[in-house]
Amino acid sequence: MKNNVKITRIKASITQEQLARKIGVTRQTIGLIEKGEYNPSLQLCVAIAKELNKTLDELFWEVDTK
Amino acid sequence: MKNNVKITRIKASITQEQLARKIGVTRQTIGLIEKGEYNPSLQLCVAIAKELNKTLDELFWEVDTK
DNA sequence: TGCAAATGCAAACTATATCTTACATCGGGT
DNA sequence: ACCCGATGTAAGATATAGTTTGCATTTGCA
Repeated sequence: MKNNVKITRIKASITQEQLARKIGVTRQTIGLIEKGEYNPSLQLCVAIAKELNKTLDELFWEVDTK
Repeated sequence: MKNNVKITRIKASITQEQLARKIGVTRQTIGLIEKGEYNPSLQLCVAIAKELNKTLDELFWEVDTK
């Protein structure tokens, strides 16, 4: 479950905690997703994408094959 | 959690059960996702998208605002 | 160098996605 | 009218996403 969340968040100059707050999850959840250590729900993915002004595909689609 | 899975699956002329089998989930799971009655994991979304030759965005992104 | 914010990590807990089994319904074909 | 494949639905069990708390580590900055 590799993804582009970390890179995108850093480019947006916000912290894990700020992102987590806006979305309504914990900092740990964001941390684990960024590390690819788990498999978030679709709702969460959409929430993250909207907050970072990206689409699902940009953050989560075939990140490996880049 | 509205999405385009049902329409896309029907266009592909396969049944819920066939799709479920290929992905490795139950027919019920597909049924509930199509109805928007729950919130699938990212892995599942990706598996469905690949099986239907679509991307995440095509199946799950801002389906409401169409 | 040293402090403080940001991140990593881990255990125990809660919520919910998904499975299993089972039955009901619906529509098309004969 | 009947059969059968496809779908809807529901209850109980299990796996795992996400929380909470707490502490360790890293990194930027005065």
